Amino acid sequence: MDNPDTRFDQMLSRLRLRGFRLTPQRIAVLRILSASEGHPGAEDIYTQVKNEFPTTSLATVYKTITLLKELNEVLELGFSEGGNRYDGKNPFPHPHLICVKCKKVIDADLESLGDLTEELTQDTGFEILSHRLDFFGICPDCKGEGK
Amino acid sequence: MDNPDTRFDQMLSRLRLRGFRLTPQRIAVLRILSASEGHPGAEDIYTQVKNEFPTTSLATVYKTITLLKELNEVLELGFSEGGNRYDGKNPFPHPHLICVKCKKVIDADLESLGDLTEELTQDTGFEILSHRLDFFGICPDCKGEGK
DNA sequence: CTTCATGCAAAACATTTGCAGCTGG
DNA sequence: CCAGCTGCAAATGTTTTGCATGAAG
Repeated sequence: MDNPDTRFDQMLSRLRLRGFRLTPQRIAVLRILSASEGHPGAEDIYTQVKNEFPTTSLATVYKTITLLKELNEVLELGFSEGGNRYDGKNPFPHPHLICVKCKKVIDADLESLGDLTEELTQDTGFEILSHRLDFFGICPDCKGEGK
Repeated sequence: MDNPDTRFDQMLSRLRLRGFRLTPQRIAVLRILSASEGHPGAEDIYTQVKNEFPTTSLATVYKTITLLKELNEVLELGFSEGGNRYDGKNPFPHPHLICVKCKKVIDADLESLGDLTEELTQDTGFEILSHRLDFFGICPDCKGEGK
């Protein structure tokens, strides 16, 4: 409907620039990460890639994700249960709303975080490099259904 | 030096009140969690408990932690790498400063979080139940040493 | 062509679970 | 006494790794 997938092109050209090979499997992972709204997990990505390239292995998905993390082209949301989730559209730290029922992950930008960071730097002497902010709750959809 | 360990007594009596058995191993885990400043991991707790009760198993440590989580007497900080960490002194969600070099975890209260929560509730329709806020950086100690 | 990526299977971890035997209340 | 806890070992789930084969550039 709107303009071409700029984020996908961006990721592609950055890999090419650094001399990484653009294999079909890799490209498929890039496309999924650059396009998906839903913060997919490794298994989700694997399932989708297999639709296009049935021989793809889960290990290759992980290897591609690892590569993209090193290049700062994907944000990893680590969880101790249920596997990690990935954001390829906006690979910089930003707040998330996570539904504890359906496990949906939604972006939620809050400008005021920068202020907190400066405040903490001054109060504690920490050199703050990054952050992670998640809110857990029940999304409108899940509040509607059932109990 | 100061008054008796109120938090430890609190945890003890809450377990007793609900009819859970106070075994030596369990009590040792409670004491460590109620007293430690450093947000220990399961393995750390296990090591410390074994000093007092050498036959203790790691499984028992995990089982005790699981019990305390269910009773909301400990806060679990889940990480995808390096194992989870636990806060028994303040089991309610609060911000942490995490040193990426020495893995130290320091508490960092910020009042303004409540405002953000309300703002998000209104903007998104999410019913927010909990949150997690961590800042990653380099602590003053680690900035001093080496590079 | 040569190097790098893939795919398989096995390894690595943190955590959980099943179960026989022990023990706190 | 006996329900609930412990300790062992095996299972689990996710992510990583080693290595031979295969394909990108």
